[in-house]
Amino acid sequence: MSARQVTLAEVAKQAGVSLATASRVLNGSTRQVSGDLSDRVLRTAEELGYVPNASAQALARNSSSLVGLVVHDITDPYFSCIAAGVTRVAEEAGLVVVLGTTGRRPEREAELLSTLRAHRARAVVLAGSRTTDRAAQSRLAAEIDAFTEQGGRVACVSQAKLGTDTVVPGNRAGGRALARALTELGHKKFAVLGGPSELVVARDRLAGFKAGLNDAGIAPPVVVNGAFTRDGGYEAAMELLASKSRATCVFAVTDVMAMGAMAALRERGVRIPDDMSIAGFDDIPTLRDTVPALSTVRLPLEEMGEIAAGLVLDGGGDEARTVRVAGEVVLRASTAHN
Amino acid sequence: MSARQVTLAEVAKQAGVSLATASRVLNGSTRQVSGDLSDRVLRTAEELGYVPNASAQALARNSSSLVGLVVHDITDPYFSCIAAGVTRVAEEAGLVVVLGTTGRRPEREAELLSTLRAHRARAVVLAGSRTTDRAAQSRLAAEIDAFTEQGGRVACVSQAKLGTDTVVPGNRAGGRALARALTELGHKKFAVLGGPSELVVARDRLAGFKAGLNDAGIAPPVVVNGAFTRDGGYEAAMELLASKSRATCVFAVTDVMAMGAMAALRERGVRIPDDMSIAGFDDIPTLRDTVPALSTVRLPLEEMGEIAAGLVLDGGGDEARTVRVAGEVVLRASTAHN
DNA sequence: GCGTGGCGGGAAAGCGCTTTCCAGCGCTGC
DNA sequence: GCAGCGCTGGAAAGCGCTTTCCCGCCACGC
Repeated sequence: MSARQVTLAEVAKQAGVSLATASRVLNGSTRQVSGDLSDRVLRTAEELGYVPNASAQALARNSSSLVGLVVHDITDPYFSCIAAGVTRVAEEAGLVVVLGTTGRRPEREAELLSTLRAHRARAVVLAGSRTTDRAAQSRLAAEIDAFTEQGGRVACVSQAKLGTDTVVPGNRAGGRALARALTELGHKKFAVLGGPSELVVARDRLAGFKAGLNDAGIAPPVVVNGAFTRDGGYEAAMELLASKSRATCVFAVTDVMAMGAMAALRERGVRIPDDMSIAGFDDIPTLRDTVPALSTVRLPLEEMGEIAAGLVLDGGGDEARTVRVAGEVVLRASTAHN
Repeated sequence: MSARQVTLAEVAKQAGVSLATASRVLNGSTRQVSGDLSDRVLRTAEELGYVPNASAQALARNSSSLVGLVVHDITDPYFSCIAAGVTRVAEEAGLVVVLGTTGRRPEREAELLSTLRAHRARAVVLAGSRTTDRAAQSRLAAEIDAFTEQGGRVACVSQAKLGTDTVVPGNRAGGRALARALTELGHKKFAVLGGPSELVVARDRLAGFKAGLNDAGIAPPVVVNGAFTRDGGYEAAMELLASKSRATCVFAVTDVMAMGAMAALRERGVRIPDDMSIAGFDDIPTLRDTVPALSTVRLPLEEMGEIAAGLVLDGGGDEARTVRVAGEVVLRASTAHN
């Protein structure tokens, strides 16, 4: 086993041409190669089953065909949708995506970036949410600098990081619009299941929601914080229930959290939407089919991944670009008139 | 911008040692290096922000730190769970996972494998399902050979491919056990929402299910085939409904299909489980929280990913190993007595 | 005293490519 | 008729690392 790999040199020799010529034929260069030599090379490469050594190419060209993708948790539909968008674009561009997962540990983000830098990835999209953790942020910023310094591009999804391309969803606007829509249903008392307080995404959505309530002259909501996960939503909802809040409508800052919250409500015999309306944010596909279907703010997640990948792969200018994508309020069966 | 990357040579020079010494210090070799030299190298590496060039290392060592992961669709919870398991193990081993998606096109699998081979990935886990498509299969087999030939290891999830390590779920046994459990609920007439007929996974589950019905002396089910997706399940269910079948219980060979099917049933006013019981297969996490919760055969998906990654990374012998994981029938609210 | 080993350090030969530079050659233009 | 040009092919110099080999040094043992 372990028969050595066919090298360019072997192909060249077999075809009776120089290394340079073989290289030019097999990996499009600006230079022309005459038809018959070219044919011969192509044919022997085929016969020998030649596959170029990507590491060697990367080394010689000083650039690789790797694109990094950093997410917190690939099982979270929010991230897997974005991942699908990113991989689609990357694969179309003939690139290969390397997936890094942080498990929501802020320091992992910087570590992964460093690894990606070691691999001379040509670009990376960071889909993890920004935290307000000072230390982790500055370490990350340093890594981002080092990465771009080295010629790589980085784009962030859902977090405005200085100096990088960004696709930012209308978190604040979405939260606000949702609040308005919900107040129009007649609700007067709201609760919010917020994410960890250091997550900027969570804060923005919450801030927008509060602003929306304020627009409608409604009192600020009760806020219960929980982890950005299904279980976080479950626990936050339990806590809310225990607090004897009089809210008739609850906004979970994430669909995934809403899912956990709904489970908690059901478990406690709270009927949705009869006893309590609930809305989320993201519009992850699986929750469109649940009963009741979840009201939410739709974000074009796959498209966001595509945009991010596009930003990071199209060469781009020196200016950091920002693409805003709007969230669209979708009221479904989980919210009722009050 | 694009300040050149710090190289080992620069570190060595700055620290006043030879390239060899620097290399030995920074990338553990069998050779010893005296304490003070070692310190000096470490310190200057730190100061200069040295990060080894992974491509160069791969080239010099003739082995990379890449692990491939091939799935059909990363947004499908089935695959994203497996992916989570694989990445966890890989990252713990200090490796980097490259994610390839086939979009369910059989030929992409071979293409991706070839790309992975170009990158000299040290291993790859194939989570796509095996088809009976002759051409694609033999092309894939050739790529697998080439890959292992070159020293890489490959493991498959859920498909026994000759000569590779495999983790195979008890598809047949699971289907059979499920059939038994459902007949015990009193159902007599069954329908199956099968996957595309060329998918081996789908066929195995179906075959097991039929065997289970047979065990109980029940007539074979009506089978409607559909795509292995939510929409496939939706359409298959619609077709089933249109066929005026008298089935009181339907088995979707995949949870994801069951999800679509439930949506279809609901849309047609069929109450679950009162009018129709439904069960799936896989036990994807999101469907545990739906109403009604889906009866299914639980597969430890993340664990399967971990096992596959483990098989492929632990060196392993020459023998192809097979790890069987059992499915466990979990009856929930979507199935009722009849 | 000198030969033997063992050990830490460095020089240098690759790893498989890309790309620059040069050589040769057939043309064109004056 | 010849300088000059454009074009194709090849030799060879890297790319940044690992690893083999060799050398000098020291501690021993006889």
